[in-house]
This record gives sequence, structure tokens and C-alpha cells, in this order.
Amino acid sequence: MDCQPSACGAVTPVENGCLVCKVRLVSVCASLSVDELQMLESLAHETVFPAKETLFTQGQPAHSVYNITAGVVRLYKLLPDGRRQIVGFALPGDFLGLAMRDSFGFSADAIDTVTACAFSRSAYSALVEEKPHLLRRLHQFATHELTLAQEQMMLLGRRTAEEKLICFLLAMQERWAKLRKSSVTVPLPMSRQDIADFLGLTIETVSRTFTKLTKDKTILIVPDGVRLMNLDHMVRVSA
Amino acid sequence: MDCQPSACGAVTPVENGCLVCKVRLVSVCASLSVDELQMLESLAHETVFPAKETLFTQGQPAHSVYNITAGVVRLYKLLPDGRRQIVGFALPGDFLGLAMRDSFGFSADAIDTVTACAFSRSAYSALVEEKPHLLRRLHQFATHELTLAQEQMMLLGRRTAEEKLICFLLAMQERWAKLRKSSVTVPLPMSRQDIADFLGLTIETVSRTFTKLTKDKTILIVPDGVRLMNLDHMVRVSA
DNA sequence: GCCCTGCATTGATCTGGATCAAAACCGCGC
DNA sequence: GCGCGGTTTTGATCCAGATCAATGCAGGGC
Repeated sequence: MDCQPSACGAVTPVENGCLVCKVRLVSVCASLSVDELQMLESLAHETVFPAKETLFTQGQPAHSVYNITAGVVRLYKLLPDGRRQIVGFALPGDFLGLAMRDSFGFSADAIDTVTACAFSRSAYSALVEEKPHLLRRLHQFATHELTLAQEQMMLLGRRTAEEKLICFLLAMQERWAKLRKSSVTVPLPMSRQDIADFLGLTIETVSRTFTKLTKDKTILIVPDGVRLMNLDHMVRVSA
Repeated sequence: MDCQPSACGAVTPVENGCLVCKVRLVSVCASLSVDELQMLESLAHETVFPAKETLFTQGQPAHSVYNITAGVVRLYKLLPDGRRQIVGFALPGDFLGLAMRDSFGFSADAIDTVTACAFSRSAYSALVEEKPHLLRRLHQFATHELTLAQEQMMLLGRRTAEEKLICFLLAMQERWAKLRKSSVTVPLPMSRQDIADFLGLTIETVSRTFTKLTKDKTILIVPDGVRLMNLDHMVRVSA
């Protein structure tokens, strides 16, 4: 479906403004001054996507770019026969549309309730043209993503199932920690199938590996997440 | 080893200048005007790395960034136990050091004889600061790399050995085609082990898959490369 | 020429994770 | 409470690709 931000996902006026935005300092917006933020604010459409709703689909024209302000988004590619690879999970503060290309290179859908600041791509790229420090920040984000992608290649190509899961849990814990949410307890709003499709495994292997790590006392499964019980061991494995 | 461009790899004066550089129009330099090119030229050290020599090592301080002008470089990460993942092959026109970070995120070594324009990172980033269109070009390169990395995740996580090899050969053929070298014959200067470590396979599986594709009449193995005999079929598989 | 050395190929066997198939669990509506 | 749909876990079996082990083959030194 061709889905503009105004068509799918409730648009509300920006409620409290960028200045009090909870993710401002970790997002691309951190590079902007107070008056630049006001310009940005006038371009922003705060949008809410309920769980399971699609933000955009691979190949679809990229009318908008998004700054995630709450919730978790899964980013994925599909093969014609239905095989799926999740290329990342976007958390609050993450930016979707770094490539600034005409169409999206992957699909994105909300895992839980997601709120995002949507910007029309044309307006956003015009702003980027005149604010080199915003471009610099976007470039930092892109190269950070690239580094993560290279880590993920190592994981997908050369690690065992158990190592994959351990690395994933450690990476999620670090990302949540940067957002100052929880520490030893890692929220996992995504399904087992999502984790499998991110790690290049099947759901059965992911499930078995969770049980193994639980029997090991490496982790403890709690509602909607896990608690890491033996960080030392996990870090040693992931090194 | 701590290896400055002047220490490892023969430095020669820039012989013919950027204006006649064969890869200029496909490299980051294409964003620069003639007089900007002259500034760049004064910063460049043209460096030759013989086959098998290391350009830089993962974790090493990134004193220099590189623009590859000839030859092929393998970019890889290692685990402590020696498992290796090649995260990419750099061809003429490719830029190493996009991240502009203090240290390299992967190691790089020359597969055949490589020539590169080396720039001190500090001088280069100073130039980037004052030339927003150079930054824009770097960002384009970074997001292009990111897109390729996401394709590679799909390949590593979800494709079979045969699909992996076919996608790899097609991707290499496209990359060489952009450089106006050969078309149906794809040069493969890297070893079978390199291909295996790029595709997340073993050398034996790569070799067996090459023989299978040869028996199929999908490819023909020629000295230092392959000839693609059934592009249609290959494109169908990779779609 | 002939040996050495370092790939690459081929063959035989093994195994980690996939696949197929049930259970068990867990809200949620009524 | 109970039934129902979806997800997760567990179990049994299979197989693509890994591993182990020769063998082939080309280029280089002498």
C-alpha cells in the first residue's frame, strides 16, 4: 500500500516541542542550536504507529524520513520466496532514512507502539543542504550504522548459534543502557521469530539456545525480556 | 606494527595529478572543482602496496585515509580464535576511512599490487569541514556502503551456498563493469579462501560450488576469473 | 629437467542447526 | 471459569555444509 505519514499512523501536533524531546540528545537533532530546532519543529509531524503497523516498505518511494522517539521498529528485507532477514532494530533516537534516497532499501514495521517524528524528505534534505553540521551528524550516524553492520556480518558469517544470541543480548543491553533504561534486565519487545531472522537462525534454534543459557544460569527469562546473570561469561564469549 | 604511509608502501610523488586520475569520476574526488582538486593534490601521497602487504590493522590509530586507485584490497575482521570475516573488497575508486574515526574498525590488505592516494586524516577532515559538498559525497559513499552491507546480511543470514556464490559473482561483475573493465569475464584476484571468508563458507564448499556451476554451464573458469555463461539464470537466482 | 611450496579440488564422514511434528503456554474474549 | 488463536518450547529426524584427509596442479628456484 502507498502509505503517507498522514494516511497511516495518527498524526498529532508536536506536543511539547523538540526542546523537551526525550531523545533529542541521542538523536541527529543534538547537532542543532535552539533556533534551528524551531525550524525543525515546524517541519516535524509527530506520528504514532500502533504495534504491527508498517512505517514503510522496501522499494516504496521515500516521501518521509523518521526520527524514532519511542518504541521499537524492525527493519528487514525479504526474498521473493519469503525468507526474511532483519537488518536491524531501531530504538528511540534512531533515524530512518539516512540514505536520503528516492526509495527505501528495506521495510520497517512497529513492534510495539512507536512514535516518530516524520519529516518530508524534500524539506529535510533542503535543511541538510544549509546546515553542514546536521549533515556531519547524519554522516556520523551512517558510519556508526556501517560499523554495526560489519559487526553483524562477522556474527552472521562466522559465529555459532550460542555466540549469536549472546552477542545480540549484550548489544541490546548496551543500546538500552545508553538510553538510560534498565541495566541488567534487557527489554525484548520483539518475537522469537524476529530474533531468529536477525541472527540468521530458526525460531527453534533460538528457543533452544534461550533454554540452554537459562539452564547455564547465564540468563534469566523475565516477562518481556531477559536478565543477564553472568555478564563476565557473556563478554568473554563475545570478545 | 605501527605503519605510516611513508613507512610501509612506496610513496611516489603524484605522477600525473588528480586531473588525469583514472578513478577520479567514480571516487569521492568527483565532487571537487578543478581548483579544489589542486588543494587535494597537495595533500595526497600516492602510495604503492605490493600484493599481501597490510594497509592498516583493526584497532590501529587511523592516521591516514585512502583512496584506492588500482588493485584490490580485502577488508576483514578477526575473532580472537582466528575466525575471519571479510566485510568487503575495495576496488579502484573506493574510499577507506569513511568513518573518520580515531581507529580503524577492520584490517585491510592488498590482494594484488595496490596503489592508493593516502591523506593524513587530520588534513583530510579539515578539508571536509570547509567543503560541504565533499562531506555530502562522503555521506553518499557511506550510505551506499551501508546498503551493500544490508544486502550482505541478507546473503549471509538467509541464502544457500550456491546462491551466495552466484550473488557474489554478479555483484563483482557489476562493480567491474562500472569501472569499464571487462563484462562477461569477471576478474577474481582474491583466493578461494578469501571468497569463503566473505560468503561465510569454507574453502571446500566454495570450490565444490564453483565446480557445480561449471558443470551446469552457468560459469566458465578462466585464468584469474570466471566468465558468466548464463546471466539470466544467475539473475533469476539472485533476485 | 625436478623438487618444493602453496593453492585448489575431490572424496568420505560428521554434525550443528534445519526441518518436521507435537505439546505446552499464555493471554483474551466471553 | 473455559475455549481459542497465536506464540514458544520440546522432541525426533534430516541434511547442507563443515571437517578431516588425500590428491592434483601450477609456478618458481636451481
